[in-house]
Amino acid sequence: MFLPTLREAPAEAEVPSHKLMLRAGMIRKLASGIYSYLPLGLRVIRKVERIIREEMDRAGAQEVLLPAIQPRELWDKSGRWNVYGKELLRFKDRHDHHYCIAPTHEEVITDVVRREVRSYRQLPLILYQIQTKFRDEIRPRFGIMRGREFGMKDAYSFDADDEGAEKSYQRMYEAYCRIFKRCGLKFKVVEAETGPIGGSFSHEFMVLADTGEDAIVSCSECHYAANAEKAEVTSPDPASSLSTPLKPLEKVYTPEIKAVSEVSEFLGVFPQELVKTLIFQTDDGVVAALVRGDHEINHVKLRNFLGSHVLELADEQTIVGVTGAPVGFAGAIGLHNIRIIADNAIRGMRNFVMGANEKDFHYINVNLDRDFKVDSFGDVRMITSQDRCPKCGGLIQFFRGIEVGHVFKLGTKYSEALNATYLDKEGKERLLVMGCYGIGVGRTVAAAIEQNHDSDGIIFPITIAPFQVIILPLDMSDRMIAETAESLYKSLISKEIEVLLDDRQEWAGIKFKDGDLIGIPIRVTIGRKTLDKGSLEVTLRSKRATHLVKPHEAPSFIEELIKKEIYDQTE
RNA sequence: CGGGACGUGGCUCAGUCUGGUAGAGCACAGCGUUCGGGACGCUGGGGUCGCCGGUUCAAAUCCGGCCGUCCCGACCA
Repeated sequence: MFLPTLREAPAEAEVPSHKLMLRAGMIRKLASGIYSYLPLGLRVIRKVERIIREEMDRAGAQEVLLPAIQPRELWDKSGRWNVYGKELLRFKDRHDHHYCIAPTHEEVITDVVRREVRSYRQLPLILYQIQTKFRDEIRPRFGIMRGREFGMKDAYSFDADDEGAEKSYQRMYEAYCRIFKRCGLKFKVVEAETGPIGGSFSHEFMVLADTGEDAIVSCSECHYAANAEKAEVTSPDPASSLSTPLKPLEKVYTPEIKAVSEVSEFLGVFPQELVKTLIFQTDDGVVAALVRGDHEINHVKLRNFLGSHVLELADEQTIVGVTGAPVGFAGAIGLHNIRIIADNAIRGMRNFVMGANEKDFHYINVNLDRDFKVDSFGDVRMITSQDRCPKCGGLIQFFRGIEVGHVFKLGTKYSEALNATYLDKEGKERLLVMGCYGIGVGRTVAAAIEQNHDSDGIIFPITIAPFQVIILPLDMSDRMIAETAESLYKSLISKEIEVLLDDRQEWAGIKFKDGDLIGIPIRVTIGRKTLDKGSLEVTLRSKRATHLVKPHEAPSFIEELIKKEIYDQTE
């Protein structure tokens, strides 16, 4: 088998899954965010795909395969040629026609379905495909966790009405739970933002891991869980300070003091007594956003609140132009001709600190209305651990997660844009109601490794392991050991057990190390020491528990062990 | 796109400051000893020092440009 393992991790790898996949000879990099899968890696990918196919088919979805290269016209119709941005890789063919490499397949699938589906009798319909997609990520990282080219399963549902769409969504949701459970993952389902895909609501399937790119929150009391950027802040304004009498506004000298931490330290106040003023560039001009010093602005919320496509922190020049001061001294007092948005938490503040729009100066004892006016208040900040659950008021907990699946209820966004309709019972023309459901296949593998490894290597859940069993004959030059290994290999194969025989002329230590590294769940060690006593060793990678077994009993013992492992994992 | 770091044999890295014969460990090939947790000995092969240009008697080393990779940030399924 072509299985080039590495003793040391290449310098480019940062997180455990990336390092281990390289070291275990699963993948190799071709360019930034673009990887080749070697035999071992491909086997794991195929395992995950098989589970996905089984569960999709069971849920009544049918597999198709759609083009990866798509003409611009299709993307113009949905309006996404312009909206999608630089992530969409575009190019021209020899006739100068524009094409893109599909980052997702809503357009084509809707196009296929609208041509073929005429009647409500053909509904509901769920189609899915597993294929390579391309998104020209700003910063690919963590190996195949955030690659540019990546394997993805995407499913699309078409229903006659909202009620039907709801059922399809539910069905996919349940299939997803089964898929990730079968892959041996510990995951959470959270409410999420819909992003450029669009739609009315969505859930993300998050694999819990410290190295996850997403922050998620969940309630300690009820079932509420959400992506941190989605999580609503409903905490009441701390009204206590509102009874404090207003003090007179005062300008203080704060040389070279800019960051919130510097200002609060310099003035001897808490960060929550400061107000940060952030200047943003939007679709229609520059906007100022105010949040409390210890809070963080939530870009998604602010963008939604403003209804703007573009939302970027303004560059230094713009800030100087608008505030008249260098970055770090912006404030709301004296800001004219620009919209001022404030987070709800600002309402409850009295006598706070704010930039003076003048180099090296801040105001203290600033107060709303008296000193400046806010155009509108809203929930535009990130939730914190001090906030309460928006559903039940319980305590909020934070986790890190890797997004492996995302389900969206799309509604009629694409059917409207591409005119995908059917005739109902009354013969009236109506829009198809859609949903879309993605799973990152490679990312699921990376997440599984992120969640299941130790200092020696990967510990694959048996359902997605490249092989279920690895046989290690410690000395291939020993006739009896070699023969015992060969015959065990054959009898396991005949039981349709996936087994790898390490028949290399290598040191025992190397075989053990490689075996641990590539993470095969069950190891059979055949060596002089125990063979002389008439037995083999069967070891579980996960628990390091060893059983001594007679050679002729080994095949059925292993078969039972595999069944038990699969059962334990999916119970 | 902004900030930072890096690019020397397949891998990990030294050498660059202070210009003067291109190195180590691992890996690889051969022979021998060996064979239960990354052995040992001997021998050997392998490098346009990322690319282009400049300075110099002389450049891996100094200067300029470009390319690539990684990290942090902005952004994003």
